[in-house]
Amino acid sequence: MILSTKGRYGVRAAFDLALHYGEGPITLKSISERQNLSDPYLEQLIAILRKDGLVTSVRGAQGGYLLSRHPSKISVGDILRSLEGPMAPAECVLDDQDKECIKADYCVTRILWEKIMDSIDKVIDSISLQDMADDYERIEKDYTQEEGENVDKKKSLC
Amino acid sequence: MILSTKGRYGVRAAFDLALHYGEGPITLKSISERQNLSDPYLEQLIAILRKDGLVTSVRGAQGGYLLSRHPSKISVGDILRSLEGPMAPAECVLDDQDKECIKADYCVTRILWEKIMDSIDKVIDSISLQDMADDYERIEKDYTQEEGENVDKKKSLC
DNA sequence: CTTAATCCCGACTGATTTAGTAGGGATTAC
DNA sequence: GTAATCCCTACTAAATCAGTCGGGATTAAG
Repeated sequence: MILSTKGRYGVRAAFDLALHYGEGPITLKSISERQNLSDPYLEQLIAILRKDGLVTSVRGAQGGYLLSRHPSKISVGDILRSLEGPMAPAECVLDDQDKECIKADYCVTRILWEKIMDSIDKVIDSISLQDMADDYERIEKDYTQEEGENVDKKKSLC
Repeated sequence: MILSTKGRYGVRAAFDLALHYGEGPITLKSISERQNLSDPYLEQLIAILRKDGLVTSVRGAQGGYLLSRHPSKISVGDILRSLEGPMAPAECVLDDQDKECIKADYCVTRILWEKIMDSIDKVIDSISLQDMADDYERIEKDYTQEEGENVDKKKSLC
């Protein structure tokens, strides 16, 4: 049940934008460098976020991307659902008449999928990009300073 | 983020076994008929559950499958993790040194994935097959009696 | 002892999704 | 005018999904 890179990279990109919120347009290239992502690929992901109104773009030289709202008003859930679709474990819990289960609202399995979806939504909607940025300021910065260049090559970022 | 059919069908099969717990070996064929699943495919899924010790088999004529423990002692999480692997949104939260994130335990993104995984685990581990069977006895049976043959062909089971 | 009902196992496959790459077009600050 | 950007479409290799297929092993029942 691993999320695809879309959702994972997308969260990292959005988190990066949150860290630089208020600094004007951030270029795709700087995001992909800091986050270690292929930039043509990241471009596609940001395009989705833009279509969903989570990110705004400024074209031309000195252009770049910005979060369209304050980071405290954008949740990780907004980003994940935009890129991955609804966090439904099964199609039957989607708001789509055709995808509805034959047994409709008295289906035990459906109740299960709904409980799972609700619990995922609850967590991801309760965490904003601002929360992540705050956590970063609190814990991550200290470490990165004292860290040398001796990173284990087998390991990657998440 | 839709679960694969493995997990979804597997839960239905396990639920079916829970409903017939105590009735001796249940044949694959009867499960696949009741649950409307292809039986060679279901066979593969049950093989996984068997290898993970959740289901026991009895070979030969009059054989079939049984839950290896009382339905109240098997959670939906046991079934799902057996078939789908750990409910981790990213590899870095797995207990595997090599898959660990470079930034290890001070990575903000990792904390996020962990929170999501924990919340999924909490729900799926809190629901046992017995719980599902009980729900079924309570709500589903009433409906199926009064229901006619007029099912919407576009819809399926979940 | 034969037979039918079962489970058991590995190989194969078409369709879809994933995780990108490639290449060029449009826009704008300088 | 030009360099730095974002914007868009098309392509692709590899992996995964969702099965199918065919035969082998085991055992209860007659």
